[in-house]
Amino acid sequence: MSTTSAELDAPTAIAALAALAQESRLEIFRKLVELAPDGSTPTELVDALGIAPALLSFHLKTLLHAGLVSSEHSGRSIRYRAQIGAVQALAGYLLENCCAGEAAQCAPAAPACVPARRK
Amino acid sequence: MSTTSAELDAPTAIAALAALAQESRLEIFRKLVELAPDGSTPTELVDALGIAPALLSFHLKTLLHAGLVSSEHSGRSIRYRAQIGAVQALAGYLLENCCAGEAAQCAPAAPACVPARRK
DNA sequence: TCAATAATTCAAGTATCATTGAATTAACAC
DNA sequence: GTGTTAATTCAATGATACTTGAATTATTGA
Repeated sequence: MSTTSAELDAPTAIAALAALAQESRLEIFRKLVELAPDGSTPTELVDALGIAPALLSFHLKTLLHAGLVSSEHSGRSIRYRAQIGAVQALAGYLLENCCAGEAAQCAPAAPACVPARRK
Repeated sequence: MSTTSAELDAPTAIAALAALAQESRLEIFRKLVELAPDGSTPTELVDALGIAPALLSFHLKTLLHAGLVSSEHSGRSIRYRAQIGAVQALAGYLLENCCAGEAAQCAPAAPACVPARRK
Protein backbone atom coordinates (compact mmCIF):
# COMPACT_ATOMS: atom_id res chain seq x y z
CA MET A 1 0.00 0.00 0.00
CA SER A 2 1.08 3.54 -0.60
CA THR A 3 0.98 6.55 1.67
CA THR A 4 -1.21 8.64 -0.63
CA SER A 5 -4.03 7.78 -2.99
CA ALA A 6 -2.37 6.79 -6.28
CA GLU A 7 1.38 6.25 -6.39
CA LEU A 8 2.66 5.63 -9.90
CA ASP A 9 5.37 3.23 -10.98
CA ALA A 10 7.94 3.98 -13.67
CA PRO A 11 6.35 2.05 -16.58
CA THR A 12 2.98 3.69 -15.96
CA ALA A 13 4.53 7.16 -15.78
CA ILE A 14 6.52 6.52 -18.97
CA ALA A 15 3.39 5.36 -20.79
CA ALA A 16 1.55 8.55 -19.80
CA LEU A 17 4.48 10.81 -20.68
CA ALA A 18 5.05 9.08 -24.02
CA ALA A 19 1.36 9.32 -24.83
CA LEU A 20 1.37 13.07 -24.25
CA ALA A 21 4.70 13.65 -26.02
CA GLN A 22 3.04 13.67 -29.42
CA GLU A 23 1.56 16.67 -31.14
CA SER A 24 -1.82 15.18 -32.07
CA ARG A 25 -2.30 13.31 -28.79
CA LEU A 26 -1.39 16.40 -26.78
CA GLU A 27 -4.01 18.36 -28.74
CA ILE A 28 -6.57 15.62 -28.20
CA PHE A 29 -5.93 15.43 -24.48
CA ARG A 30 -5.99 19.19 -23.97
CA LYS A 31 -9.22 19.41 -25.94
CA LEU A 32 -10.74 16.72 -23.70
CA VAL A 33 -9.51 18.63 -20.63
CA GLU A 34 -11.26 21.69 -22.00
CA LEU A 35 -14.40 19.66 -22.66
CA ALA A 36 -14.31 18.08 -19.19
CA PRO A 37 -16.29 16.71 -17.52
CA ASP A 38 -18.57 15.81 -20.45
CA GLY A 39 -15.87 14.69 -22.86
CA SER A 40 -16.34 14.15 -26.58
CA THR A 41 -16.79 11.55 -29.31
CA PRO A 42 -14.27 10.58 -32.01
CA THR A 43 -16.45 12.14 -34.71
CA GLU A 44 -16.57 15.45 -32.85
CA LEU A 45 -12.81 15.34 -32.34
CA VAL A 46 -12.23 14.63 -36.02
CA ASP A 47 -14.25 17.73 -36.86
CA ALA A 48 -12.62 19.87 -34.19
CA LEU A 49 -8.99 18.86 -34.76
CA GLY A 50 -8.88 17.68 -38.37
CA ILE A 51 -7.28 14.34 -37.64
CA ALA A 52 -7.97 11.29 -39.84
CA PRO A 53 -10.42 8.88 -38.16
CA ALA A 54 -8.08 5.90 -38.23
CA LEU A 55 -5.27 7.98 -36.79
CA LEU A 56 -7.50 9.48 -34.11
CA SER A 57 -8.58 6.00 -33.10
CA PHE A 58 -4.95 4.95 -32.80
CA HIS A 59 -4.14 7.98 -30.66
CA LEU A 60 -7.20 7.56 -28.42
CA LYS A 61 -6.24 3.95 -27.84
CA THR A 62 -2.76 5.07 -26.79
CA LEU A 63 -4.20 7.66 -24.39
CA LEU A 64 -6.64 5.07 -23.05
CA HIS A 65 -3.96 2.46 -22.38
CA ALA A 66 -1.89 5.15 -20.65
CA GLY A 67 -4.81 5.87 -18.31
CA LEU A 68 -5.14 9.47 -19.49
CA VAL A 69 -8.66 9.12 -20.85
CA SER A 70 -11.67 6.94 -20.16
CA SER A 71 -14.16 5.60 -22.66
CA GLU A 72 -17.84 4.85 -22.36
CA HIS A 73 -20.18 3.47 -25.00
CA SER A 74 -23.21 5.66 -25.62
CA GLY A 75 -25.50 4.46 -28.38
CA ARG A 76 -23.48 3.98 -31.56
CA SER A 77 -20.81 6.42 -30.52
CA ILE A 78 -18.19 6.35 -27.78
CA ARG A 79 -17.59 9.12 -25.26
CA TYR A 80 -14.01 9.85 -24.25
CA ARG A 81 -13.15 11.83 -21.12
CA ALA A 82 -9.87 13.22 -19.82
CA GLN A 83 -8.68 11.73 -16.55
CA ILE A 84 -7.56 14.84 -14.68
CA GLY A 85 -6.26 12.81 -11.77
CA ALA A 86 -3.68 11.15 -14.02
CA VAL A 87 -1.94 14.50 -14.50
CA GLN A 88 -1.89 15.13 -10.78
CA ALA A 89 -0.45 11.66 -10.16
CA LEU A 90 2.15 12.25 -12.86
CA ALA A 91 3.30 15.55 -11.38
CA GLY A 92 3.46 13.91 -7.97
CA TYR A 93 5.61 11.10 -9.33
CA LEU A 94 8.02 13.50 -11.02
CA LEU A 95 8.54 15.50 -7.83
CA GLU A 96 8.49 12.53 -5.48
CA ASN A 97 11.06 12.67 -2.68
CA CYS A 98 11.98 16.18 -3.78
CA CYS A 99 15.06 17.54 -1.98
CA ALA A 100 15.18 14.15 -0.18
CA GLY A 101 12.35 15.46 1.99
CA GLU A 102 14.69 17.87 3.76
CA ALA A 103 13.00 21.02 2.50
CA ALA A 104 9.66 21.57 4.16
CA GLN A 105 7.56 22.57 1.14
CA CYS A 106 8.77 19.79 -1.18
CA ALA A 107 5.47 17.89 -1.06
CA PRO A 108 3.75 17.36 -4.45
CA ALA A 109 0.44 19.12 -3.71
CA ALA A 110 -1.21 18.11 -6.94
CA PRO A 111 -3.24 20.53 -9.07
CA ALA A 112 -6.98 20.38 -8.62
CA CYS A 113 -9.74 20.19 -11.17
CA VAL A 114 -13.01 19.10 -9.68
CA PRO A 115 -15.10 17.58 -12.49
CA ALA A 116 -18.38 18.96 -11.11
CA ARG A 117 -20.71 16.06 -11.86
CA ARG A 118 -20.94 13.42 -14.56
CA LYS A 119 -23.72 14.00 -17.07
CA MET B 1 1.99 38.31 -22.57
CA SER B 2 0.44 35.62 -20.49
CA THR B 3 -1.74 35.81 -17.43
CA THR B 4 0.55 33.76 -15.21
CA SER B 5 4.31 33.49 -14.88
CA ALA B 6 5.38 30.87 -17.45
CA GLU B 7 2.90 29.74 -20.07
CA LEU B 8 4.22 26.93 -22.23
CA ASP B 9 3.69 26.41 -25.94
CA ALA B 10 3.07 23.02 -27.54
CA PRO B 11 6.60 22.34 -28.90
CA THR B 12 8.15 23.16 -25.52
CA ALA B 13 5.70 20.93 -23.68
CA ILE B 14 6.28 18.08 -26.16
CA ALA B 15 10.05 18.40 -25.75
CA ALA B 16 9.72 18.14 -21.97
CA LEU B 17 7.27 15.23 -22.13
CA ALA B 18 9.37 13.34 -24.68
CA ALA B 19 12.49 13.89 -22.60
CA LEU B 20 10.83 12.37 -19.54
CA ALA B 21 9.17 9.53 -21.47
CA GLN B 22 12.33 7.44 -21.42
CA GLU B 23 13.37 5.07 -18.68
CA SER B 24 16.94 6.30 -18.15
CA ARG B 25 16.06 9.99 -18.45
CA LEU B 26 13.16 9.61 -16.05
CA GLU B 27 15.52 7.98 -13.54
CA ILE B 28 18.08 10.74 -14.04
CA PHE B 29 15.52 13.49 -13.57
CA ARG B 30 13.97 11.94 -10.48
CA LYS B 31 17.41 11.42 -8.99
CA LEU B 32 18.18 15.10 -9.61
CA VAL B 33 14.86 16.05 -8.01
CA GLU B 34 15.84 14.00 -4.99
CA LEU B 35 19.27 15.66 -4.94
CA ALA B 36 17.77 19.13 -5.30
CA PRO B 37 18.77 21.86 -4.80
CA ASP B 38 22.44 20.85 -4.96
CA GLY B 39 22.20 18.62 -8.01
CA SER B 40 24.86 16.18 -9.15
CA THR B 41 27.67 15.58 -11.62
CA PRO B 42 27.69 13.11 -14.54
CA THR B 43 30.31 10.96 -12.77
CA GLU B 44 28.17 10.70 -9.64
CA LEU B 45 25.13 9.86 -11.78
CA VAL B 46 27.08 7.16 -13.63
CA ASP B 47 27.97 5.59 -10.28
CA ALA B 48 24.46 5.97 -8.87
CA LEU B 49 22.47 4.80 -11.90
CA GLY B 50 24.88 2.58 -13.83
CA ILE B 51 24.44 4.34 -17.16
CA ALA B 52 27.28 4.47 -19.70
CA PRO B 53 28.98 7.90 -19.69
CA ALA B 54 28.35 8.60 -23.36
CA LEU B 55 24.71 7.65 -23.00
CA LEU B 56 24.30 9.71 -19.84
CA SER B 57 25.75 12.70 -21.64
CA PHE B 58 23.26 12.21 -24.46
CA HIS B 59 20.36 12.00 -22.02
CA LEU B 60 21.48 15.02 -19.98
CA LYS B 61 21.72 17.03 -23.18
CA THR B 62 18.17 16.04 -24.03
CA LEU B 63 16.93 17.05 -20.56
CA LEU B 64 18.89 20.29 -20.80
CA HIS B 65 17.43 21.24 -24.19
CA ALA B 66 13.97 20.45 -22.83
CA GLY B 67 14.51 22.92 -19.97
CA LEU B 68 14.17 20.23 -17.32
CA VAL B 69 17.67 20.58 -15.91
CA SER B 70 20.29 23.33 -15.71
CA SER B 71 24.04 22.95 -15.98
CA GLU B 72 26.86 24.87 -14.37
CA HIS B 73 30.59 24.36 -14.80
CA SER B 74 32.43 23.82 -11.54
CA GLY B 75 36.10 23.10 -11.95
CA ARG B 76 36.58 20.17 -14.27
CA SER B 77 33.15 18.75 -13.61
CA ILE B 78 29.68 19.98 -14.42
CA ARG B 79 26.82 20.29 -11.96
CA TYR B 80 23.33 19.45 -13.18
CA ARG B 81 20.21 20.53 -11.30
CA ALA B 82 16.55 19.65 -11.78
CA GLN B 83 14.33 22.55 -12.75
CA ILE B 84 11.34 21.98 -10.49
CA GLY B 85 9.42 24.84 -12.04
CA ALA B 86 9.38 23.07 -15.40
CA VAL B 87 7.19 20.31 -13.94
CA GLN B 88 4.79 22.86 -12.48
CA ALA B 89 4.59 24.65 -15.84
CA LEU B 90 4.00 21.35 -17.59
CA ALA B 91 1.14 20.35 -15.29
CA GLY B 92 -0.35 23.80 -15.75
CA TYR B 93 -0.18 23.47 -19.53
CA LEU B 94 -1.83 20.05 -19.50
CA LEU B 95 -4.75 21.27 -17.40
CA GLU B 96 -5.02 24.69 -19.03
CA ASN B 97 -8.56 25.86 -19.65
CA CYS B 98 -9.85 22.85 -17.74
CA CYS B 99 -13.64 22.45 -17.99
CA ALA B 100 -13.59 25.58 -20.18
CA GLY B 101 -13.19 27.58 -16.98
CA GLU B 102 -16.73 26.80 -15.92
CA ALA B 103 -15.86 24.76 -12.85
CA ALA B 104 -14.50 26.91 -10.08
CA GLN B 105 -11.60 24.75 -8.94
CA CYS B 106 -10.25 24.00 -12.40
CA ALA B 107 -7.21 26.24 -11.98
CA PRO B 108 -3.83 24.53 -12.42
CA ALA B 109 -2.41 25.29 -8.95
CA ALA B 110 1.01 23.82 -9.65
CA PRO B 111 2.82 21.64 -7.12
CA ALA B 112 5.35 23.41 -4.95
CA CYS B 113 8.92 22.49 -4.16
CA VAL B 114 10.81 25.39 -2.72
CA PRO B 115 14.51 24.78 -3.36
CA ALA B 116 15.54 26.26 0.01
CA ARG B 117 18.70 28.12 -1.02
CA ARG B 118 21.36 27.55 -3.63
CA LYS B 119 24.63 26.28 -2.20
C1' DT C 1 -33.01 -7.61 -44.50
C1' DC C 2 -30.68 -3.64 -46.47
C1' DA C 3 -28.34 0.60 -46.24
C1' DA C 4 -25.81 3.97 -43.59
C1' DT C 5 -23.15 5.68 -39.77
C1' DA C 6 -19.51 5.19 -36.00
C1' DA C 7 -15.33 3.50 -34.87
C1' DT C 8 -11.77 0.27 -35.11
C1' DT C 9 -8.25 -2.95 -36.98
C1' DC C 10 -4.84 -4.33 -40.27
C1' DA C 11 -0.66 -4.11 -43.19
C1' DA C 12 2.87 -1.35 -45.34
C1' DG C 13 6.04 2.47 -45.69
C1' DT C 14 8.63 6.10 -43.48
C1' DA C 15 10.86 8.49 -40.02
C1' DT C 16 12.69 9.02 -35.49
C1' DC C 17 15.15 7.66 -31.39
C1' DA C 18 18.21 4.78 -28.15
C1' DT C 19 22.52 2.56 -27.72
C1' DT C 20 27.48 1.39 -28.30
C1' DG C 21 32.56 2.08 -28.73
C1' DA C 22 36.02 5.03 -30.33
C1' DA C 23 37.74 9.54 -30.80
C1' DT C 24 37.83 14.37 -29.03
C1' DT C 25 37.87 18.56 -26.13
C1' DA C 26 38.74 20.77 -21.64
C1' DA C 27 40.70 21.30 -17.00
C1' DC C 28 43.72 20.12 -13.34
C1' DA C 29 48.25 18.30 -10.99
C1' DC C 30 53.03 17.27 -11.32
C1' DG D 1 54.87 20.09 -21.47
C1' DT D 2 53.10 15.41 -19.85
C1' DG D 3 49.69 12.59 -18.00
C1' DT D 4 45.20 12.05 -15.92
C1' DT D 5 40.43 12.83 -15.14
C1' DA D 6 35.78 14.67 -16.69
C1' DA D 7 32.63 15.00 -20.10
C1' DT D 8 31.24 15.26 -24.71
C1' DT D 9 30.85 14.31 -29.74
C1' DC D 10 30.71 11.30 -33.67
C1' DA D 11 29.22 7.48 -36.75
C1' DA D 12 26.71 3.24 -37.18
C1' DT D 13 23.42 -0.17 -35.77
C1' DG D 14 18.92 -1.72 -34.07
C1' DA D 15 14.53 -0.89 -32.34
C1' DT D 16 10.36 1.77 -31.96
C1' DA D 17 6.64 4.80 -33.36
C1' DC D 18 3.72 7.71 -36.72
C1' DT D 19 0.97 7.75 -40.72
C1' DT D 20 -2.05 6.21 -44.51
C1' DG D 21 -5.74 3.74 -47.10
C1' DA D 22 -8.46 -0.26 -47.27
C1' DA D 23 -11.05 -3.64 -44.91
C1' DT D 24 -13.83 -4.92 -40.73
C1' DT D 25 -17.04 -4.89 -36.73
C1' DA D 26 -21.05 -2.98 -34.47
C1' DT D 27 -25.16 -0.19 -34.12
C1' DT D 28 -29.18 2.34 -35.82
C1' DG D 29 -33.16 3.33 -38.91
C1' DA D 30 -36.20 2.44 -43.05
